[in-house]
Amino acid sequence: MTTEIPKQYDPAAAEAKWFPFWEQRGDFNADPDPTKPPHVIMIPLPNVTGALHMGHALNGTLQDLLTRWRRMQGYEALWMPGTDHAGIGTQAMVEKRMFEEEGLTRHDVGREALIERIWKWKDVYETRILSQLKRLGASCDWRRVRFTLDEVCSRAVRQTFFKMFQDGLIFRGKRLVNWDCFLQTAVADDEVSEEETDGHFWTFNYPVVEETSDESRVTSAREDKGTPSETSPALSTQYSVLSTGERISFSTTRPETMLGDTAVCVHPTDERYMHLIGKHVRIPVNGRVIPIVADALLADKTLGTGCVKVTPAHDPNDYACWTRNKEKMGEPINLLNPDGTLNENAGPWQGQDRLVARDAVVAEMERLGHFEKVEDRKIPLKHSDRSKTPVEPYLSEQWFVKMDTLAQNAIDAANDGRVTFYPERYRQSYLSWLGEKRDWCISRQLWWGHRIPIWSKRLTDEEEGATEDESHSLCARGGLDESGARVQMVCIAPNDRDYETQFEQLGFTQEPDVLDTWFSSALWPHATLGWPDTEHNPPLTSSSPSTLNPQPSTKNEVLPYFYPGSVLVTSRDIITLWVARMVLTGLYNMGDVPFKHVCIHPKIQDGFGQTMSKSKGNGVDPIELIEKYGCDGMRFTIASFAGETQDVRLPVGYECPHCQAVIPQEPHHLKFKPGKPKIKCSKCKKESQYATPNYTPDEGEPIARVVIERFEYGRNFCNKLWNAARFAMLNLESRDESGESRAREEVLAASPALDSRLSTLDSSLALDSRPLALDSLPIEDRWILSRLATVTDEVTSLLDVYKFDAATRSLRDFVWNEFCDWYLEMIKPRLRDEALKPAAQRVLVAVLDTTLRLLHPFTPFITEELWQRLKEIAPSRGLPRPTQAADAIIIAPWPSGLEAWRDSTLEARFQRLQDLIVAVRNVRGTYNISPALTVTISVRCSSESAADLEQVKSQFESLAKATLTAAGPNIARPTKASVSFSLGDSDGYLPLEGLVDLQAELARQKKEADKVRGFIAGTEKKLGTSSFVDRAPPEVVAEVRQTLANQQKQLASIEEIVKLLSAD
RNA sequence: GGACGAUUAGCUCAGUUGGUUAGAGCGCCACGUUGACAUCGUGGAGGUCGUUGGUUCGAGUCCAAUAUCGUCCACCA
Repeated sequence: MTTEIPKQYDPAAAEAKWFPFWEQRGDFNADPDPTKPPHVIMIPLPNVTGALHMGHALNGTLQDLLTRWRRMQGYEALWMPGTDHAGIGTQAMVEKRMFEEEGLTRHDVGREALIERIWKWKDVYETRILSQLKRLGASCDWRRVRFTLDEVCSRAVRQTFFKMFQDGLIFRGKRLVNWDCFLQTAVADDEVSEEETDGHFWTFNYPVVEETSDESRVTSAREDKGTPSETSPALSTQYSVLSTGERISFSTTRPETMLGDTAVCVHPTDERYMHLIGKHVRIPVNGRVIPIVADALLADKTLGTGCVKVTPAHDPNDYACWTRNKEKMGEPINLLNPDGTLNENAGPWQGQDRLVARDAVVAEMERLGHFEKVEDRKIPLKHSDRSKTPVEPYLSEQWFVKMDTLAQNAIDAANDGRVTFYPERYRQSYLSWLGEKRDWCISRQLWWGHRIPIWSKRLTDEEEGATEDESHSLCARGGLDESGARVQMVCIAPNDRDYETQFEQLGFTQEPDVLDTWFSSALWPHATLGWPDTEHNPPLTSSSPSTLNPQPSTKNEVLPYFYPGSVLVTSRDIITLWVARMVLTGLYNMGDVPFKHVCIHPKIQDGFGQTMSKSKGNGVDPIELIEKYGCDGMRFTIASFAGETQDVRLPVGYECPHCQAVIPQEPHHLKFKPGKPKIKCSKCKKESQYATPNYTPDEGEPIARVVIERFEYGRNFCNKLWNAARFAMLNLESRDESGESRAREEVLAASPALDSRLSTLDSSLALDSRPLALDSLPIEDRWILSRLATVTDEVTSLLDVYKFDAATRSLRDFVWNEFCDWYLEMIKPRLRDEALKPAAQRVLVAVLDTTLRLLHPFTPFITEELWQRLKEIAPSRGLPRPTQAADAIIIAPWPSGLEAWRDSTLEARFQRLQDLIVAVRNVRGTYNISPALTVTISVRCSSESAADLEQVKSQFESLAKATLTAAGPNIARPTKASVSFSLGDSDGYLPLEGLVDLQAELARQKKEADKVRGFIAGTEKKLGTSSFVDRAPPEVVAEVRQTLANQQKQLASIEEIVKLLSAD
C-alpha cells in the first residue's frame, strides 16, 4: 500500500520519532573496537549556569555533523558529552538568587549548605542543557555524560595536582590579583572585562619633607613581617616640611589608595623633579613619610603632572614598580578587607567601604589644603565577568602553576604539527599567549569547586623545620602561611583518602580555597576517559552510585583506545583559556596531545555585528528556532554559515502575532525599558509585547516572538528535499493494489529498450560490469550519476578540512539545481512510459539513496525519516547492482568509490543541452509566450550535439514546452518570421509567426550583436597587445584565441539573422 | 599600542593556485498553480569588488599605505 506522504515535511514529528529510535538502538554508543579506527570529539563543556544559546547550537551542530559523518565512514565515533561546574559563575548565580529570595549570604548558610544548594541547581540545569543538546540531534554517547565535579573527574584533578606538587610545579605566592569584592574571590585576568565608567580624576599634592635627624634609612624593608603602618608614623617625627614649601603634584582616580602609598615616582630624566629624587614626601592624611623614587617604566613625563603615586598593594603597575624598587620603598600596604571595606591600615577610615572612604579622603585632603582640582572623566574600569561588579587589584596569597616548561611543551606541539589549527591562523594566538609563560593562578576563594588537596599545620617554635617527604600518596613540604608563619604542608593523592582523616586528627587543616574551573576542564580529554585509573574502564553514568569500579574490567581499555582525540571544535575566545591548557595538561599527564585538530568556528552575532549574549539582551534561544524552522532546517542553515572567514551575522526580527509580518530588530529594542515594552507592527499597526533584557512577556498575551528569517534557507531546503523524495517514492511504487512487491517487480523487470544486463535485476546480476551498464543509460542518468560522484568527492574533502559552508552549498546546489530542477524533470516522461520506467526507477532510487546518505550528517532527522520510508518501498537499491539498504541511515555507509560514475566530457555535453533549453526559456520569457503554448524549435549544431539533443527530445516538452523538430549541421535557416538565438557553437530557431513583433526582435538581435561586438573588441585588443601574446603562457593565449573564434562565429550568426529580419 | 579578520548586488555571504562577460540565497520585477514542492517553478533587473598607489601581459584575488567595523592581547596617574 502506498503510505501517504504529506506535502510538507513535519520536523517535530520526525525529531520526536528518530532521536529515541537511535538512542534505543544504541547507535550513539562508542566502545573500544580494535577492528575500527576511533574518532573522538570532546564536547566543549557547557557551564551549568544557564541555558544553551545560538553559539552552542552552532558548536553542537558542527560536532554532531562530524561525528555522524565519521560514524558512517566506519569510525568508532565517540562524542563525549558533559558539563562544567563553572565555579565562580554558578556559585555567584546561586548566591545571588539566595540573597534575593531569602536575604541570605553564603556566610549565613555555611560552606556545606551552600554547596548542597548549588548541587541542586546544577542538577536542574544540567538536565536542561543535556535535553537541549538532544533537541539539536546530538549523537553523543549519552551513557558517558561527565561532570567536572563528579568522582571520575575529581580523581583526575587530585592526581594532577598531586603530581604537579610533587614535581615542584605548584607554588604559593603573593600576587596582585583581580579581587571580586562581591564574590570575595580572585578572578583571572581572562575573566575580567573593561567597561567605561563615569568617574573623577583628582589632582592632589604631597609636601616634600626633609630629614631632621640622623636616621637616614627611613622605610627600608624590614626582615620580619611587621606591619608598615606601624613603623611609618613613628618615623615621621624625624621629618619636617621643606622651608621652600615645595610640593609634588599627582593625579589619581582612586584617592583612597593614598592611604597605602609607599612612594611617589618620577621619571629619572624629568628635569622638573630630578632634584627631588631620593627625598621624601609626607602623606597628609596619615602623616606617613614615603620616598620619591625614579622609575622610567612607571612614570611618563608626558602624562599628567609627570609624577605618580605608588600603591603596590592596589595597582598592578605600582606593584611592578615596587618589585623593581623594593629596597627603597618598604612593603606594600594592603588597605582592603575581602569585602571591599578598608582594613586597619586605613586608620580612621577602617570599616568604611572603599567608595565611601574615597570621598572622605578627598574631603580630608581638601581640608588640609592639598587638593588641587577634580575633573569628570570616563574611566575604563575592570569588571568581573561573573558578578558584573568592579574588581579591585588586591595583594593576596594564591596558588600557582609554574608555566615555563609546561607552556613550552604545548608550544612545541603546535609548532611541530602534532596539533593543527583550522583555520591555520589561530595557531598564532595560541602560540603568542603561551609564549608569555605567565604562571597560572589556580586558587579561587570559593566553595564550589575542587578544594585544594593541601593540608597544613603551623609549626611551633620548638619544631625545627618542615618535613620534606615524598611517597606515592603523600608529598610534604615546608612553607609559609598568609601571616608569614612557618607551616608544614602535605599534599595527599586521591587514592589514599584515609590520610586525610589521619592528618586532620593531627591538627592539619585543608586549604579553604578551591581550584580554578579551568584546572579541571583542562583535564577533560583524558579525565573523562578514566585517567588516572588504568585498571578499570570509566563508569558509564556520572549519576551511577557505584564509584570507580562498576565493571569487571581489569584494564582501562577506553583510555588508550580513545586518547588522543581527533578534533576539538570550539570558538576562538577560549583558545587560550582552554585549548592551550588542555594541550599542556594532556602532554603532562598523558605524554601526548589531547587532539590532533582544533577546528575554530565563527561566532554568532546579531544583525548589528554584536556578539550575542544574554547580558546584551540579544541572545536567541535555539529551541525556539528549532520549533519554528525545524532542527534540520536550523542545522543546515547554521552549517552553511560555518566557514573560515567571517563571523555569522543573524539579523533578528519580531514576528507580529496579529499579522505574522516581521518587524526588524533595532538597537533600541535591546535597551532596558520600563514597564511592559511593546512593539508596533509596521504592517497592521497593532502593538504587542516582546521580550527585553529586563522583561519577560506575560504568557497568554499576544507576543511578538523572535524570528531569524535566514533560517528559512534551511527550512525551505528540507521541504524541497522532502518533496523530491516524495516524488521519487510516488514513482517507485506501483499504482495497483499488489503494492510494494509489485513495485519491486517492476523495478526488477527487464526493459528491452535498455541494457538488459542492467535491468534484469536478480542475483545473477553479479556478472554485470559497471562501465557497460553505465554506457547503456540515457544521457541524463549518466549526467546525474557523474554529478553525484563529483559532489560526493567534494563534500568529503571539504569536511576533511572543516569547510562546512562550502560542503553545504555543494549539496544544496546538487539537490536543488541539478537533481530537482533538471534530473527529475527530465525523467518524468520515462516514468510515464512503462517500458522505460524500470531503468529510470533504478537510477532514481540509487541517486536518492546516495543523496540522503550525503545529507544525513547535516540533516539527520529528515534523512532518517525518508530512509525509513524508502526502505519500505525499495529495501534493495543501488548501482550497478541492488543491495540491501542499511537498517538506519545513521549507520549506513558514507558514499565513496564512485569514480567510475564520473565523466567530465559528458558533463560538458550536458551543459550544452542545458544552455540550449535555457535559451528557449529565455525567448519565451522575452516575448511573454503563454506557458500553455507549445512552440517548435530547430537547432543548427554539430552532429554530436544533435545526437545528444535527440536523446532528450522527448523531454523538451516539460523542460521548455518546446517540440524539437530538427537538429543538425545542415538545418536550414528560417525564411519566415521567427525568433532565433545563437550560443556560439549552435543556433536555435523558433518560428513564432504572429506571436512576436518582428521589429522588436530585430532590435533585440541588433542589441545582442552589439554586445557580442563589444566582447570581440575586448578580446581582439587583448590579442593585439604584443606583451600579452609574448609573455602570457601559450595555453592562455590559445584559450583566448578560441574565445575570439567562438565570439566571431556567434556574431556571424546574429548578423545573418539581422540581415534576414531587416530585409523582410 | 600590538596581532588577526572583515569591507564584493538593497540585505546576508561565496569567490579555490592571479586568466574570457564576478556568483548564490533572501528581497525586488514579470509571468506561471490539472500530478513532487507556492516553504514552488520560469525568466529578468541589480555590483567601476572600501579608498589610493604598486607588482604583472593581466588584479576582487598578490604587495604597500589608508579609512571603517569586529575580535583577541597589552596598556591607560
